[in-house]
Amino acid sequence: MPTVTLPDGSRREFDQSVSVFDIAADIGPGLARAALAGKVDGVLVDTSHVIEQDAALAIITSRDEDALELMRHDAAHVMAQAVQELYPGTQVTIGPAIEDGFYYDFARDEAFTPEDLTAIEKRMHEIVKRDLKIEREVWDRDQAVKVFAEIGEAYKVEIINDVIPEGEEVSVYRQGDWFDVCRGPHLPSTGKLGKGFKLMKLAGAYWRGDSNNPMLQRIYGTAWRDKKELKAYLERLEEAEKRDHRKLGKVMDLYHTQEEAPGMVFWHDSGWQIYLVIQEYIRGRLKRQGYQEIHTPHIIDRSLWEKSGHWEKFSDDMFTTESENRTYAIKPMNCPAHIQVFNQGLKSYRDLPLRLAEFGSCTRNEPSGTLHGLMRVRNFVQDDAHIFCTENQIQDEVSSFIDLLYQVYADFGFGEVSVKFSTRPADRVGDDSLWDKAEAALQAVLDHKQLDWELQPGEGAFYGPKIEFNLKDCLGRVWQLGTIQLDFSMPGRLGAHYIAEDGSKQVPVMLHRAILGSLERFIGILIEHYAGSLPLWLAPVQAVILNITDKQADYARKVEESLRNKGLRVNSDLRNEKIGFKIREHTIKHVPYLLVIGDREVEAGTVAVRTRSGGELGSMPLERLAEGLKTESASHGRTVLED
RNA sequence: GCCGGCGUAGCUCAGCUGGUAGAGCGCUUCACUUGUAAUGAAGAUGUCGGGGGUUCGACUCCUCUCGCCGGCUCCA
Repeated sequence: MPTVTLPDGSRREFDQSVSVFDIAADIGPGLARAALAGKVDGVLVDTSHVIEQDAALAIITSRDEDALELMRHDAAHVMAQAVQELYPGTQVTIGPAIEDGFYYDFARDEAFTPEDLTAIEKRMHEIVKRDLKIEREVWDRDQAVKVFAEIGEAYKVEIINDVIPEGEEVSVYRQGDWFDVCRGPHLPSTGKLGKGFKLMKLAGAYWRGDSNNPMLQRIYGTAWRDKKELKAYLERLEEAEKRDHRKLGKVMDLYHTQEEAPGMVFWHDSGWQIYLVIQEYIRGRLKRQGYQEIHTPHIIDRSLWEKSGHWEKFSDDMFTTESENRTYAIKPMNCPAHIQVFNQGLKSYRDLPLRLAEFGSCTRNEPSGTLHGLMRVRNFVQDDAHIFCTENQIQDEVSSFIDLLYQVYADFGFGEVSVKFSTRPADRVGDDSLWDKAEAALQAVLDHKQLDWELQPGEGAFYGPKIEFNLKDCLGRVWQLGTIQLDFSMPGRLGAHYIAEDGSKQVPVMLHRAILGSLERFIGILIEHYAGSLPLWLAPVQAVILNITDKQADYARKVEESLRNKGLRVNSDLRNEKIGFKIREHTIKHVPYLLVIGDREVEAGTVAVRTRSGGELGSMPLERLAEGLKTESASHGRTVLED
C-alpha cells in the first residue's frame, strides 16, 4: 500500500505496487504521454519502475534538466543500434552520456568514413520514428555472458565479467530486436528521443582508456531536447571557434609556426609585446613577495637528470645533444638547476624560506599528436619558482602562494578557477611516510583556505602531491595554469641541505610552483578568453592614430610621438585610405582605441576617440587621453577610459 | 605515439571520371584626398607539403614521408 508524495507535496495512495508510468497516467493522460522517467527518492528510474513502498516521486519530462542526460544516453543506444543494423559484425563496447552529448565506442576492422556518419544519423532518425518500446530485463550473469559471447560481443562479455561488480544485477535494455547491457535508466521508447541530435565527429579511443589496449572507433554526437536547442548549441560552437587563438593569432599577427620547428613558436612583434608585458608584471609581483630571480643553462649534462630521476622517467621525451663524448639534455624543467643554485654556499635555517624564480625555458619532446597551437608546445617558458623551506614553513608558503595566485588571476580577469588536488601516483619516488606527510600538509592548506577542490587520486607528480589550478577554454577544454607541488625527495637526491638552529644538517623541503604555467599557453587562454579584445594593459597595440587626409599627417606624427613618450604602445596609420576602411582594419585587429584626426582635431589640438566595440568618446585633448589610458592600464582594466 | 581526416597563391578556399591551375581578400601600380566597419581601375601571384612509383601524360591514381586538424593516451 505505497503512499507516493509528489513534488508539490500532494500525496496519492495506491492499494498495490504501481509503476511510475501508472502514477503519471493516474495524474493525467498528458503527463503519461510526456513522462520520460521517474525520480524516486532522488534516484532516476525508468517509467516502468515499480514502486512498492512509500516514496517521494517526481515525474521527469523533457522540461527537467535530468531528461537531457537520459536522452543523451538513449541517443548513444539508438546510434549503436543504427550502426549494427548498417554494419553487421561491428561490436559495441560502451556509450555514455557526456557534457553536451554522447559517444559510443565501436570495434570494427574497417574505418568509418564521414559519409557513414550521415548514413548512421539517417538510420537513427528512422529508429526514432519506429518508436520502439525500451524494456528493461534482468539477466542471470552467466546467461548474459553466454548470450553475448554467442553473438560475438567480446567487449560486452568483458564488461559483464570485469566491470559490473559482483552482486549487482546485470540489466539488459531491449529496443526492438536490439539489446545492450546497461545500467539505465532509459526513456520509455525510442520515439521520445525526438530530433534534437546530430553526429559530430569520428575519433579513435583506446579500449578502457589504456594505450596498451586495442583502439576502438568512437563516434561523438550531441543531443538536446529539441531542434531549437540543438541549433542554439551549434551556433554556440561556431562562436567559440571564432575565438580560437590560432585564428586570432594570425589575424592579430601575434606569432606563427612552421613545419621546420613543430611545436615551437615564432613570436612576432605584437605577440612578443604581450609576452613581455606579462613577464614584467609577474616579475614585479614576485619581487614584492621576496623572490629572487635567477637564470640557469638550457643544456645540462645527462648525469644531473639521472640523479634527479627525470632521466629514468622521461628520457624518451627529452631532447638531447652530444658533444665531446658527453650527452646533454635540453632542459625539460628547471628544478634540478634551481637546486644547483641553492647548493652554492652553505645555507642556514636563517636563509629559509629561499624563493628562487626563473622565467624558465623548457623543451620537451611532446608526442606529435598532442601539439596544439600555443596550448601544448615543445618549447615554452614557465613562470617557475622553487621555494626551499622547513617543514614548519610549508603551510605559510603554500597559503601565501595561493593568495598571490588568486590576486594575479584577478588582475588578468579570471574569476572562475577550478582547483584539483592530486595525490601519490603508482610510479613514484620517496617513502610512503613522506607522501603521507606531504599530502596531509597540502590538504590542510586547502581546507584552511576553504577552497572548493576536487580530489584526483594518483595524479600527483612522481616526487610529490600537487594542487592544480585549471581554467576552461572557449570550447570547454580544460587547461592547467598554476600549480604548487610539495617535494620531500628531490632536494635530498640532489644533495641540498642547510644548517638548522641546533647545528644539525637538514634537507630542506622544496615547493615547485607556477602561477601562469606556461606563458605560451597562458597567452593562448587570454586570447580566447577575451576573443582577441585584450584589456588595454595587455593589448600589444593600445591605440592607432588615423588621419583623414594627408593634411593632418604632421600633427598625427606628433601625437604618436607624444603618446609614445608617455609610455603608451601606439602606432599610426597614415595611408591614403578612407577613414572607414582604416577603422574597419584596426577594429578587426582588436586595437582598443582608434584616434581619428581631421582638420577639426588639428585646429583644437585634440583627437577623436573611438573604441574597438564602436563606442564614440568624442574629441579630447591629448593630455586627458594619455592620463585616461594610463589609469585604465594601471587598474588592469577595472576602470576604463569610457567611465 | 595511436585512430581518422586534411595539405592548391601571403590568407580563406574552388578544381568532375588523369590532359601541366582558378576565385575573393591581401600585394604592386595608377587615379581619387576622403569624417567613423570595405573607393575605383590595371597588374603579378604558385616547385598544387616533400620523395618515389604507375602512365604518352599526375594537383588528380598508388606508396613512403613530413606537417596540420579532431579525438585517445601522455603531460616532470
